[in-house]
Amino acid sequence: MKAATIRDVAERAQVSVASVSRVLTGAGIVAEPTRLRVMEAVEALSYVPHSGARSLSTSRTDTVGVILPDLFGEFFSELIRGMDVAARANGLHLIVSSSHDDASEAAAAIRSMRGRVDGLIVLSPHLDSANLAANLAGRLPVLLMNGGANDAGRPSMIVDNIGGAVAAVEHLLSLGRTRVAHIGGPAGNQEAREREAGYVQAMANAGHATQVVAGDFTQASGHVAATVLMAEGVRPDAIFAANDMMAVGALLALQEAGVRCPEDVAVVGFDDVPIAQLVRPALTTLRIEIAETGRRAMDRLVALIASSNDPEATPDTACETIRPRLVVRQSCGDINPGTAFNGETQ
Amino acid sequence: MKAATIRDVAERAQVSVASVSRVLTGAGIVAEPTRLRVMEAVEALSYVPHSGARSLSTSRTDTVGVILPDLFGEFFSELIRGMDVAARANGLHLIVSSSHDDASEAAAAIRSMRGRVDGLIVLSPHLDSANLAANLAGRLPVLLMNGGANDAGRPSMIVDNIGGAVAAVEHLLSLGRTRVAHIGGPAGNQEAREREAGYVQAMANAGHATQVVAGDFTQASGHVAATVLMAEGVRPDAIFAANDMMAVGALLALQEAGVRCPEDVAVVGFDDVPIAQLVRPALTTLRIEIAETGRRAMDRLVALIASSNDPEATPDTACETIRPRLVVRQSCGDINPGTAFNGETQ
DNA sequence: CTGTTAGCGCCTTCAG
DNA sequence: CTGAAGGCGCTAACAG
Repeated sequence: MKAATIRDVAERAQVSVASVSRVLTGAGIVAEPTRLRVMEAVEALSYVPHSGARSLSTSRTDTVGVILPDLFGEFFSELIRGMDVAARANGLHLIVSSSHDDASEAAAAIRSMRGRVDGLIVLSPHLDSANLAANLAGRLPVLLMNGGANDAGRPSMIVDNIGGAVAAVEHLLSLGRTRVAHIGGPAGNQEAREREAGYVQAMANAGHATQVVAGDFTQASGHVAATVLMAEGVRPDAIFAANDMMAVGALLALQEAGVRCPEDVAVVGFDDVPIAQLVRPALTTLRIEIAETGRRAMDRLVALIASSNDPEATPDTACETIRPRLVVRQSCGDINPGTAFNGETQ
Repeated sequence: MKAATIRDVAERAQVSVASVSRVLTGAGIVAEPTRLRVMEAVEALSYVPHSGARSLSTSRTDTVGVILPDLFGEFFSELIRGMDVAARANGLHLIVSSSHDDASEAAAAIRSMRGRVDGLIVLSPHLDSANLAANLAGRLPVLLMNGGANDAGRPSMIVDNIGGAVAAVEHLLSLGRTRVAHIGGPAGNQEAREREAGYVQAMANAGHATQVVAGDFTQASGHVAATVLMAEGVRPDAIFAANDMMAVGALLALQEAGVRCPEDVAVVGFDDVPIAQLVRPALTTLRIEIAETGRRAMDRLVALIASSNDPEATPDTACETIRPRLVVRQSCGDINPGTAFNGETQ
């Protein structure tokens, strides 16, 4: 009951394996009658080429890998969805590897991809894994999305976290808020660091004092942080959270504390995950077209792979910057509640 | 600049490829000195076995595939997350293949997995793909999660949709609601069909008339459906949606229509996706431990794979039933708002 | 304990 | 246009 091999097909079709291969790969010319005989045999045996064997001789796998730290939350889900769409559009399989807490684990994951993928997209908040990615993967095309600026000179995509954070704070200040507090992301996370830096910078520019509470990107931590902030002597009149999930947690904490949002405290998040427009008040945030970014990343990887097979291709070493866009919703005092699903310009 | 092969390592370590293989696979006995020499060479060349080649000779890939219709929404994200956890716990890679609109596409996806995976988890709402899964994959271990009862006799997991729907409706009726409307899922979806059947059955039992509006599992469709319902002459006093996303859409529609929830209209969803407890009013729903279900499914697949290699193993042909549990929250008139993140028993 | 040698299933020159 | 043969990188007997 074993799966049929190319030889079985050849035998049944009374041709050589070479001809079968030609028919199946579309390479080389085959006479119509033989082609039909082969197809018939393929059909009858419900033969499917063994991709492992094929990749061994072609040194292509038609598969790309995605290394990411976590599979939690909507951000990564959305990102993967975008990548998946682009991958399938290019006839590629997607293999994901997540939950890499530290650089060495991520490195191991990268290594284990060898022979399994034609290229890699690496999202690793671990600072030096940029090097690891490059070194360990041999000459494998790699697109970096580490959220660090150290990716320069290597194909990569980064989010303008500082610019986004500045925009968030300036918007709050323009609304007349002055005591803007920040809920930060996990220690060691480059993106979180940049968002905080942007916050500090914007507040300093305006001559306001800063107030930061640590979080870890989870909704629970946002809840705790906001609760702490509401217990302060001088209560902030706005909260800028380093990501949406924490902002949502904060929103709920405010509600529980009987603090009105946006009247008493305005809230701004970061990412614009799908849930941001579903909570009430709907969350003002910095939109990253997450799925679109994933799609774009995959497209670039595909291009990288293509050019790695083409000797005379100019190597892509661009570090593309994603600029988040401020989306004002109720949590910031927007009058219009926004419809639930399609009332916004995409 | 090509990646090192086992021969390069053997050469550098002054041993045969067999010894290198032994060291790396851990099989067979190797003298310590040789082992060290090999390790040194591996290190120096930063050698990593080529998984394609390995799988060709071992006929194992250490990879499992997941076929699913869609990557949209929290349900599948959560499910995949659970599977990923279990997969990595078993040292397996995960390859996902989504967006299969019809049975033939799903079948193609399954076929393209040959030689790429050791086993498959198939979630396909297309009725007859159960057969396809079995036929096309050769003797590949497959775990079905088609949401259909036709999976009996084959390793599978299904959700007790009817039981869940009945529980939902009975709860609403016990609250004194009598005009319970239903927002159904997409036509042709087995699970949606069962949930509707459960609704109809429970209403009939209680001697109430039924009222069904079609949806397609998206939030937008729930929004539309609820809007339609609110425009009816005799407005329902409760809505049971076939999944959470539609329930959330309905919640927002009610809000926009100025209808109070739960006072005027109670709402119940299905699935308990993470967002269910974040919306306000928090959504009453039928909880499926989604990630846990994914984990469980993967564990079963792993067992299937193991027993498929063991000639004298009793084949697992169980059809496991997941029984959703009613979780009462605000949208149904629960007094306690529930804390945002950990106030519930998990 | 270690080296030699077949394949695993497929693609791809290279002759015919 | 088609068939024969080598090799992709690795593992697994089988001899030494």
